Amino acid sequence: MKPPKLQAVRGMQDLVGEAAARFERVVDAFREVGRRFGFRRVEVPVVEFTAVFARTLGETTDVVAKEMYTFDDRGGESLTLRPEFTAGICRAFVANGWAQHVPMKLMTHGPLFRYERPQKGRYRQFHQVDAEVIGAAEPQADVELLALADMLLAELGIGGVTLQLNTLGDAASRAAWREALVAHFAAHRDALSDDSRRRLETNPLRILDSKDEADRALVAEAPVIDSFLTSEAGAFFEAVQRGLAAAGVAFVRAPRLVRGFDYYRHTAFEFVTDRLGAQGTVIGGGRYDGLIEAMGGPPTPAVGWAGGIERLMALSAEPPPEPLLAVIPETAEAEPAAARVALQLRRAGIATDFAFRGNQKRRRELAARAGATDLLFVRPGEALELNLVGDYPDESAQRARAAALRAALPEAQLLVRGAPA
RNA sequence: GCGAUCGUAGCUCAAUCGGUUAGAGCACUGGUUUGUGGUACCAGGGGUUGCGGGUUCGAGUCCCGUCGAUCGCCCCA
Repeated sequence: MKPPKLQAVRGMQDLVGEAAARFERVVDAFREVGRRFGFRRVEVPVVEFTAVFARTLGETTDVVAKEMYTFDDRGGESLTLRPEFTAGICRAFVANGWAQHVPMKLMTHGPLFRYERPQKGRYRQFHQVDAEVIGAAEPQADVELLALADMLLAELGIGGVTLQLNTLGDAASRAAWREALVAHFAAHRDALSDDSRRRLETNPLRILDSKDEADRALVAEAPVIDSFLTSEAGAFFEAVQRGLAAAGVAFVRAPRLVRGFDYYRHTAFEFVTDRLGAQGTVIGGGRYDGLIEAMGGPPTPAVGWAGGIERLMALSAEPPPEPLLAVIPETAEAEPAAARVALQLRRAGIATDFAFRGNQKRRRELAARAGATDLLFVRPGEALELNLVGDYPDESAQRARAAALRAALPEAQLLVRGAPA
């Protein structure tokens, strides 16, 4: 029935109306909280040379091994659609010498691509909001970033999400821990699931969040990072936790939390929920102090996180209705006057709906469907009649709205109905 | 890549045990009515039941294949 060519590519979606509005709301809230914290917008390409991701994320991570959208361009260069933000931002940082601007507080959002089977809260083209602090080694940078994420969730009315916090230690701590984990799991190799036996070779830390029953029993006995932390790493983690407490950001210690990419050091965290099926992570991130140096830049400490816009959309509360005024000509003769009034309102900054066609009755229907909170009727040679029909919280809100509209139409005669005088 | 479930109008769905011409709401189009808080009335257009094959007197319904979707595994935002 539908020609196959007109179908969207698997895992990529078209959004209008309610869904598009929710998407926009997440981005708006993100921009707003970012502004409060002094983050600046950064724009980086959607496509990078494949090596940018392959080298920085870790060759054995699943994203690199099997999930990248990689292709050769006409010059034979291997390019990849970005599967995450951090690698591209760091590449830009090194390539452009942004070290001179350090510390940088950067924010961005946009599409990412991962070749996976789509399911709830998970798409091949998905979108993230992303915040990074580059060039700050202080634990307060971690704290501020977490407070930003916490505020974003609050702004969107998202509850039931908990911040799970862990440290992966510095390079020495992490290496020692990893070695101990390999030894522990290798000793119980026979009891491990097939998947985890494979992980033992490729990415042993990932065994820690296996969903397999038998694995979980072994994971419960596995060594914890704490005994391997250097004193510096331990002190840093302490400082982050104290800072969060002082900032009033609630968290739980998750001693077995690890992250998917190889570049994380020290702080690692996820905001998780049980409301998204198998995909519990809404926002995830951590510190990646060695990454920029490893890419060939100057030694530069950094922290960051990314949040899935589709997941935030799914969790966010119903957005409050925006005020919208519909201008409705009573008759065909009133049409030019009504168009003038609509334009005047728009110049004054009032969101105004003005239907392209239809009689008065039809336009009332269209206005209702457009979500109009107010109707303004225009008749030739008579006063404009304003009808406040939306659900206003109280009378003072209605009065304020009426006053704002009167101010937008200073020389017009306005008859207000449906509102207290 | 693997598994489970599901594909009927633009959307959401109905159709008894396999049985006559596949229905309804919303949306759309035309008209009637109406001085005003999404809600009146009449009519109309719109379907090879995802696609291909099979079983049967007869398939939207059963079987096989295929494509797609959803959810899960893996992994992650």
